[in-house]
Amino acid sequence: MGTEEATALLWEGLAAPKRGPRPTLRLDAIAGEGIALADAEGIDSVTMQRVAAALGVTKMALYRYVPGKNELVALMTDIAIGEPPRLAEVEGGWRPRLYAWALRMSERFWRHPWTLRTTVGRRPFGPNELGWLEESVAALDGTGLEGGEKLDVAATLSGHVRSLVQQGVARVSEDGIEGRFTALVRGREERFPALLAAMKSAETHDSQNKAFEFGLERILDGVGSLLEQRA
Amino acid sequence: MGTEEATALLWEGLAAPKRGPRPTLRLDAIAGEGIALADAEGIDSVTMQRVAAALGVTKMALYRYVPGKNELVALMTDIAIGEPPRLAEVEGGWRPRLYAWALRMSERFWRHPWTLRTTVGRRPFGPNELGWLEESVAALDGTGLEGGEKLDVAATLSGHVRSLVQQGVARVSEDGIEGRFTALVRGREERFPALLAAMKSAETHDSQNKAFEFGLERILDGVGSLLEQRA
DNA sequence: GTGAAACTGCGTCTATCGTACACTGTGTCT
DNA sequence: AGACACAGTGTACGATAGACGCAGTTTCAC
Repeated sequence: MGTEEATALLWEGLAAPKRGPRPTLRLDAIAGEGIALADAEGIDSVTMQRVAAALGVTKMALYRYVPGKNELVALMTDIAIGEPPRLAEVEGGWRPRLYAWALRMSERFWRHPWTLRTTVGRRPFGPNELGWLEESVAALDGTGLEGGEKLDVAATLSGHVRSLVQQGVARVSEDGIEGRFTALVRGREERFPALLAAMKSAETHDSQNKAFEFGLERILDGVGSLLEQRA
Repeated sequence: MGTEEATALLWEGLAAPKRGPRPTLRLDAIAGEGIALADAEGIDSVTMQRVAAALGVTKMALYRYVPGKNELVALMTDIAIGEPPRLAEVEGGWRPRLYAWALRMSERFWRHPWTLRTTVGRRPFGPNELGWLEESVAALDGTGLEGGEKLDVAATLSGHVRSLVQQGVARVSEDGIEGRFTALVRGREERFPALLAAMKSAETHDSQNKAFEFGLERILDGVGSLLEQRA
């Protein structure tokens, strides 16, 4: 499995050739077309065939730029995630910074929901994905947390963002606000009583943003109470 | 896309035929073989061909039991996740219950890491997956949280479990403790200083369980402090 | 200049995948 | 007994990722 090639492609890019015909394509154009396709029709619609067709080229031409499809998707993913925000400019210490981090991260996921799928499991990390992690860890500098703890907070935060965006995307793509989810519970009230009650009471006020922010505040509260306890 | 068929299969199972030859297979045996295959060689190795071969049958025979591969995977997923724990027996209120919930959930994901992939994005929910959600929401009964808030806490918790298991699985399947992850940061210290420092200080003490529990405690702390604040 | 070398994009081919469909055999109900 | 419903199989199709060889193009060394 070409994880080394993918890593090289993500970090070093494509070595410019010194001889031979001028390349018709550019790596970022290929990735860009793949991203556009994934945004419009989902990640499953991204095939070498279709990406190549969008660029006016045969699919085999792509293999001059990319070792294989996995590597292309990895590249698309890192580009779609984009550069991390510069949190050093955010005033107010760790909490506003982490808050801003989570907000912008969720924004990226919303813009390219398919990255939720392509960033699951073992995979090569690109510079941008690692950069986002760096920023979240750096936001905790000066709090007195140990290194491992910082990583843990970052993981928890990232998990929350992913989870809520995913849930939000699923909810939007349903028919109406309730959707299939509620339909399942209905008629089985005796089996999922707590769930039904919670959804009933949530129907009125629950917007997706509220859900996201609520969990986020809980996590940050938890970090805060640990810090106070140690001070 | 056959989401209705998948839902029917997950919730109602297979209607027993009244005429014709006896079926050679059973639905749970098919799903079980798929699960075994996914556990051993990963979800990508699960093809109709291989599942059928493991059962001593042609691949087309499976379509007498399952509408298609998506539905089979959905079924495998719900079975692999398994029945939710009965948290009502756990003493001590919402906190120990949610703690137990997270622990057992993570155990399930560890046992079948491929379910992390198959439970992403829009999909039909099975009774077990919904049952786990029910249990986590029910654990918050009596806390005074609103319905929407309960759902939010459940989502945050589930996100944490998924995130940390995923990270743990990735870490285990690396070479050694550090793995490719650290290798990337090394030689680029100027680009990821906070990350490098955190990983360095984490090298000594950080076990996967600690990471998981740390984030979990933070989330529960956050919920706790909200409850206290309202009391 | 000129030829060798390097590189491009294309056409062809293969293996594998999910699945549609027709067919034969088998068990049960009328 | 016969009709009917269902079982598993074999064959076929379209789509996929990718290997490989080829012909044309550009640049470098001489």
